[in-house]
Amino acid sequence: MMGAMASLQHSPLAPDKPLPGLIPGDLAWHLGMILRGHQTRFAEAVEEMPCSVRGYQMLSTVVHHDPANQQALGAHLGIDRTVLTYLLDDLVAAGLVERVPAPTDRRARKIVATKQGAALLKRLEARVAAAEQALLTELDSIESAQLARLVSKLSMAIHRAQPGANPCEAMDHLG
Amino acid sequence: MMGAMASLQHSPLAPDKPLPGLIPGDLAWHLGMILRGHQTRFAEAVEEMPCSVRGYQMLSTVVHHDPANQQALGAHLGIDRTVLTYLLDDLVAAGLVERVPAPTDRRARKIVATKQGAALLKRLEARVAAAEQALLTELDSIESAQLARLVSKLSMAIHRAQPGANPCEAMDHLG
DNA sequence: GGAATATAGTCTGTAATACAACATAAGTTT
DNA sequence: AAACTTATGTTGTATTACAGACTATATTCC
Repeated sequence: MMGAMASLQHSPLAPDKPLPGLIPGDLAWHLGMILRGHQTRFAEAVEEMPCSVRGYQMLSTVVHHDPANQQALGAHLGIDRTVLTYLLDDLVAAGLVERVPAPTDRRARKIVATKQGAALLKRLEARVAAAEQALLTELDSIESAQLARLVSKLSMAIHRAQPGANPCEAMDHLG
Repeated sequence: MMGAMASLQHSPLAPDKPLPGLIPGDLAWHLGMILRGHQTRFAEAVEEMPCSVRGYQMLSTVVHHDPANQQALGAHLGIDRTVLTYLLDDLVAAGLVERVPAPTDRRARKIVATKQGAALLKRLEARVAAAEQALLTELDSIESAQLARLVSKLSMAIHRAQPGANPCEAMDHLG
């Protein structure tokens, strides 16, 4: 639709550069653009959820990765522990998760989804998946798969390369 | 390096899912991870620059896209106009850009790089390009090119699809 | 031409947010 | 058991985004 008409004046890049040679810094611009577009749709998809996107991500992480404690959860999502405290307060208040004493370590709390939490997550996952598909609309299925593969591979690599600045650091504690 | 050894316990995904089938919401997680890793390296690369990454992006946009006025600049980068005012104040104070009256519209200011600004940008671009390459280290050159292509294509598509929520809206005024 | 309206930029105040610093309880080491 | 570390929670502070008001200039419509 409306593909290569006109002169692509609005392109942030020189129209027909083959792309491996982006202006330095453009990668961040494109990533930011995609992430912003994604966040917009994502937030809309999960508007029922307290704390919006992060609420969804916390609940999803709890259900799918079963982190051993709050710290592992926060580290996975890059959320500071002091921030996590009040984000979780909201989810608890909404009855979506509970803080239960961790069996192996009485200092720690394990976050578990309630029945309602699991149900809400299941319901929202369909909406989120649809939002992600909508975002990728302009890519064909091969491109989407390629992008998913590359993005996954790269994020793993980044995780391994700089564990300090990186939420995945504590992934080893997960599950 | 260290590829498929062990069980990939730290992976946020089921170890051997073929990736097109991510958990709903994982795309955002991976994108966020990449962007965060990028920002870390990026910020380090441009530490000389006032306002850090955004300072660099503003200066880069001014030089490479020559936006007609502040609004176009801010829209391109997704920066609110009231915020842009004081970010630009910093760049002006550092002698990197100037606000000159726009020739066609006396309400507007055109942002132009000073000699020092252009020189600093040139110097930092090498560092930023190196940082981006370092980020992509784990991808081979074909994969990097693929990623750049897909990311560019997708960000353009997003721009076209939702102009409202999107910084590119005002790209038409640029250049 | 001139009133009404729209737009570019700035300034001010407010609300959200992250984070540092401290506090507490429980595990670990020596 | 004394000293140290870790997991979480609490409080205060600084940053940051953004809404709203304001000025100056453009544009539109009569």
